[in-house]
This record gives sequence, C-alpha cells and structure tokens, in this order.
Amino acid sequence: MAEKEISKAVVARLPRYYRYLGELMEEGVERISSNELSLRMKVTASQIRQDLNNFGGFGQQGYGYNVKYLYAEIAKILGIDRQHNLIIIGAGNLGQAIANYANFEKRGFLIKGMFDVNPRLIGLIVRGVEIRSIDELETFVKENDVQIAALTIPKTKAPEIADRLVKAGVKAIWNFAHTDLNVPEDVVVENVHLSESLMRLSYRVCRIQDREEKSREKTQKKKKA
Amino acid sequence: MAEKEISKAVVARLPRYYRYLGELMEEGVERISSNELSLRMKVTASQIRQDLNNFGGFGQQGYGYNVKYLYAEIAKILGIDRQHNLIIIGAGNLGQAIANYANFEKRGFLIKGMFDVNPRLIGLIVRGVEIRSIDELETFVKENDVQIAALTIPKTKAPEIADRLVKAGVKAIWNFAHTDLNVPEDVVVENVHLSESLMRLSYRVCRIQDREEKSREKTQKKKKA
DNA sequence: TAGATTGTTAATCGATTAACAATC
DNA sequence: TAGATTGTTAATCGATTAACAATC
Repeated sequence: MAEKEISKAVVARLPRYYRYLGELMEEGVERISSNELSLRMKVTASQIRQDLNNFGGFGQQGYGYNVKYLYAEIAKILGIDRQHNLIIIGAGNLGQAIANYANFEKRGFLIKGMFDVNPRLIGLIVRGVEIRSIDELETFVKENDVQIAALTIPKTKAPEIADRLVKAGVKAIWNFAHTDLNVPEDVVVENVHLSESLMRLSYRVCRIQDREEKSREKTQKKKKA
Repeated sequence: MAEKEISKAVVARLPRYYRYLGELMEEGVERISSNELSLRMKVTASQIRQDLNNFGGFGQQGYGYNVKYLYAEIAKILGIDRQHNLIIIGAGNLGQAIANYANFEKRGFLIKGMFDVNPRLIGLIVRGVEIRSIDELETFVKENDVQIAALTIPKTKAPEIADRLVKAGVKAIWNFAHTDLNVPEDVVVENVHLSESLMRLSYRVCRIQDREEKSREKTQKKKKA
C-alpha cells in the first residue's frame, strides 16, 4: 500500500485542469471526454487520462468525465476543499495585491494577518486584515494556527524571516523574495521568482527577433543577387 | 547550420544560474567549477555542464568557469543586455508592484507606461511613470516601440486586451490574468498564474499533513497493542 | 608534467504518447 | 447490442546522469 509518489509535472498540471473544468461548469457543460478537453487545453488526451489515473478512475467508459464530479475531486486532491490559514509578510504592493485577490478565500485560503516593518503601514487595514508589526509574528502564528506564509519582502531579509516562520511552526512558505530558502524537509517552499519569469520571456522574445532579422537578411541577399 | 532548438527546461534554469553567478560576484569569487556550483545550487554538476554547453564552451579544462565572464554570457543569452520597452496594463496593486521593482531597469526592462480603465488612477504617477487611459493604448505602443506588455487585469478583460496589444505590434505578453491567451505564433506569452502556484503549494502541504497524521495513527496503534 | 576540470558521448531514467482491451 | 471512451500497458521520446577522453 506504499503511496506512489506523484511526479511534479503531473501536480503542476492539476490546477490548470481545475481551471478549465471550472470554465466548463460555468458554460453549463455536464460531461466531457478526454478528447474534447484535450482540444480545448492543447494537450494530448492520453496525457489527461494518464494524469487523472494517478489519483483514481474518475471517468466512465463510453461516457467521459462528469465535469462537476471531476472538478470536486481535483479540489480534494489539491487540498483546496480544506481551510488554510495564511499570513502575508511584507505589506507592500505585492503583499496587498495578494491580500486583495478575492478568489483565494473561495479556495479555502484565509488571510489571517499581514506583517511589515514599516511603522507607517502598521495598523492599516487591508481588506479587513490589519497590518501588524513583525515583532508579533511568532505569537500570532501560534495563536492563529497559521500554516502558510506568503513572503513578499526583499531578499536580504527573507532567509531570517523564513527561519523565524519555520521555528514558529509554519508549514509552507510562498516565496516571492528573489532568493532560495533553506528549510527543513517537512516544510514546503513554493517559489514565485518574477524576475526569472521575465528573463525567460526575454529569451523567447529575442529568439523571435533574431529569427526575423535573419529572414530579413536573406531577402536582402536575394534582392542583391 | 540549423540552430538546434534549446529545450524549455534548460531555458527555465538559466535565470537561476544567472542569479547564483551574481551572488558569487558579490562575494568576490572569481572562478567556480561546475562541481562547486552544483553543491550551492543543489543540482548535478553534469546538468550544469550540459546546460551551458547548449550555448557554447564557456569554461576551461582544469580551471572551471570565470564567474564574471559566464555571468555576462548568460545575460547575452537571455537578452537582458538589450533594452526592452515595457508597458503595464492594469495599475492595481500587482501592476504597481511590478512598476516599483527597481531591478527590472538594471536588466534592461524599461517601463514606458501604465494603463488602466479606472478614471481615479489615470493621471497618477508611479515611479515616474504616468498612468494613462486604456484608450491611448494603440497610439502609445506604436510611438514608443513597446515590445512587452505586462497584463495585470481581470481575466474577463484579458483576451480582448491581448488582441489589441498584438494588433498594435506588441511582441510579448507577461500574463498575470487567470486565463490562457491565444496569440499568433510569433508572439510570446509567459504566464504567471499565481492561483495555480498557490494550489501546488496546497497540494504539497496536504501531502505532508496526511503523512504526519498517518504516522501519528501508527504510534497510536502501537500504544494500544 | 601532473592534476583538475571541462566538453561530450553513452547509459539510464522518467515522462509522454500510442495503442488497445476492458467496459459502460 | 453497437458505439464510445476510459483505464492501462507498451513503445517512444526526451531529459538527466554517469563516465571519460580531451585539454588547460
């Protein structure tokens, strides 16, 4: 009965399935075959079936998948049917952007508090959540059963705060700081490195620009010849 | 001379190499072997050498890699030695967070303008950049040679704006809207789906929680026995 | 030269796709 | 029952790791 470890690639795709199923529900679609879904999502039907079968047989031969049912099942797998208490460290624009994103609460992510070092921010209320001094961090985490901390602070402070969070009992860090964090293996870190994302974009734009330039040069040559 | 296509996985790792090399430079380290770097980055030395050799031989046998040189070479590969003109569509918290991130300018990303539909935001200046009405979008893109647009708007408006951007000549979209975009193949889309990132985090936290619960049950059973 | 470390080829591993029997 | 579509096994493809000859 040893739980087979699910590959990272599969898990990474689940939220996208979830999103498409949500859209289908909104459209009033009741059932969908892996083939139809594959056309919408631009992946292979085979991959969809393989991915889902890592977690169980959610479909029915000759019928396909019941949209509502599959949607609920994926929610369970992702754990967004449970409640997660969350805090945000760093009440700058990025921290506030996260606090203001309403849909998180629908998915079970409850923002319990925000923290900052800036005295001008402390005491302010963002979306019903008070910004507190970072000094209160440990007490607050323990008293409010906080599992997840979003880290939207400069990279210089991130490792120290990460340590404090782990010691206080936080189980997961959603890391927006531009640095990697070292945590014990029973603590989860999910990185969102925006600058790296932008560099990947830059790489791809440049490749296209270069290609276009090259094809222009070719036409130039042809004209001369 | 057919340029071999570099795999997505390799490109995805480049910015991380770049970041670590930057840190090494700050520490005053002049050279580094693939093995030393592999220990720092927690990847295999083999992978580092393979990755880099996709773009050329940047090292020297018996010596390793010159940090400064490799740093500069990766910058060239990623195209962050060139200038990219960027606009931000959506001047909410997320848009302002991006505008305020100073380091982007160091990497050649120049924020030319911000756009919003909210009349109360239009006219405001964020980090020296004026927030404009979305009506001015097309004119502005053409007059300012804008290549990249960051899309920090609700998913309902995203496809329409994406179309307008493409028609106006934008070559890349940094998409923060919670939806996929359809664009011609010579236009690049880099997605940052924060909600999906948070769901992946949720999945991993739940697995750890479940595991801990199970091991607690086991000890419970042992006690009874 | 001897030692170190790359660049590169070969071996392994894992993920994706194809195929089809099972079954609704 | 016939048709459709899953669940699952097998085949393929690609990415990672290991090994080592080349070379500084």
